[in-house]
Amino acid sequence: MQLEALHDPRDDELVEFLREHLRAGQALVQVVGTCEVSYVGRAASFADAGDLLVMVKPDGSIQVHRDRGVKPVNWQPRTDDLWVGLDDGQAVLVAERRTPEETLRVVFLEVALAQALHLQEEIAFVLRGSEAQMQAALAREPELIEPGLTVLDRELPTDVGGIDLFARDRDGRLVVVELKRAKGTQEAVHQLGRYVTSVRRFTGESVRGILAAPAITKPALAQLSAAGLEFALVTALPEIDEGVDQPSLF
Amino acid sequence: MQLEALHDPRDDELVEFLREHLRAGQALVQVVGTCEVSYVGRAASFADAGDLLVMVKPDGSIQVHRDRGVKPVNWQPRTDDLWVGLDDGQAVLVAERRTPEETLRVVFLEVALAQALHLQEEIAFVLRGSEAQMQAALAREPELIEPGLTVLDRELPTDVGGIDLFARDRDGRLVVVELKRAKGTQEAVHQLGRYVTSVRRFTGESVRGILAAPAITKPALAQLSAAGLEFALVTALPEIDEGVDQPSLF
DNA sequence: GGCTCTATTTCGGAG
DNA sequence: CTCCGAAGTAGAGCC
Repeated sequence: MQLEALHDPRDDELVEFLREHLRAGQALVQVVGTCEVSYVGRAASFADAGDLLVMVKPDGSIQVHRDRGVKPVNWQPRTDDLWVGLDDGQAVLVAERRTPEETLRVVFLEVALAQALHLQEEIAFVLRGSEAQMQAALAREPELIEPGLTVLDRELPTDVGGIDLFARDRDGRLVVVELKRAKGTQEAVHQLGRYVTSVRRFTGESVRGILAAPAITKPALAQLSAAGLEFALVTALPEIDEGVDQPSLF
Repeated sequence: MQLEALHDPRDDELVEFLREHLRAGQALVQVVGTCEVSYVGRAASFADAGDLLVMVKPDGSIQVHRDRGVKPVNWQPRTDDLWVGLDDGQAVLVAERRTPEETLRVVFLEVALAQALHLQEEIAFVLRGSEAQMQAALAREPELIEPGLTVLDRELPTDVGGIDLFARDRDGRLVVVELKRAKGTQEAVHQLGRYVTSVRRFTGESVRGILAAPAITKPALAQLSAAGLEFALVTALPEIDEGVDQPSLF
């Protein structure tokens, strides 16, 4: 972990500092001060002079933060070309990107701080409770959806998209299961409806549709019933039962 | 613009620094160093020891950044309870939130820098090219979608969601227009299809459906045609024509 | 508060 | 590369 900082730099000092640390592509660089920011690309935006924090990461991603909100006021997820220089006596940062073609431009009017940080130790990150994990868990234990359910397939492709879980119930009827890691919405019900219709047409069999989620909105539930579909309560973050319900190895 | 910084602080110094600057709720606080981060709430995650930048804004939003990507590796959009203290000799930050119930916990293992910034001047921000603006523009000039179109309504609610633009064509047929500020996808086609079906059932009239977007994916176009729906090319960011086509005042 | 929808969505994965 | 869909989506607007 190294860091270098520059306080109240002159414009030319700032330019030199930025060039040095951005060139290498190793440092996370921040600039804090009064800036003007403009963006042209997928949309266009302009931010008048104001106090901002500009962060440029070693991978070329840029974000411009104001003093509230988790979302930057301006950003660029990736940069193909980074330019720093003096324009009309002001330090300017221009970040360009192809595909999509877009440009972010920051004019530094009065800078209080510029600093370069090196975050070296990469972090190992694990997430639990994604829809993919939920799907794996339910494929392993379809009983959690309904007793007697047998999973035939996961991510089964149809003409209208992939079915999360395709199964057969205790009575031998085909079942389409749509999973949501959060609250089930009308959108999810429509999705499920499309799959059910598609499978019905393809197989000619009678097909059940189940929306499996930890919760469901009221309108979605109404629509679900109206369409003759069903809801199953499943949790995205099941308690980690320390083998309590697991069959013993002996 | 004021700022205060603390280099290589001891754990107790860090705690004091954080308490002082977070308490006031005026400063944007950053901590850079080796941390462990865990989150439990809508999902659960754990990040092993690694170099991170933690940013707490005056509004209580928190984001934990690694050295790549525009998205934080962990975050909290809002915080109802912020706690800083020593746990087992380590400086710890705990951010809790109700609705949804979630907790972000950062353990500071080895801190290189803690700093507090005051971004005072609020920024004035304007964006051009949003879907809302596109909708307003097309409501004003429906000719851009199709000659002879008359807009009846915007954001017209149906049982399956709001119709962006509801109109009548030169032949008196009802038209449902679905807008996308970017490339039209299969999802947009499904959405349009639902609206058309709903309006057809509700009015008993024959109804056209138009997906208006600056582009469309190939599969979406195929699906659109198959469903008897149409595509209209409109731009989210029209060139600013300096009155060239405007009728003169005289 | 619940619900819906947009977003310069970002990000990752599959074809 | 395109296309699709999930996301701890965030955030705004409406009811």
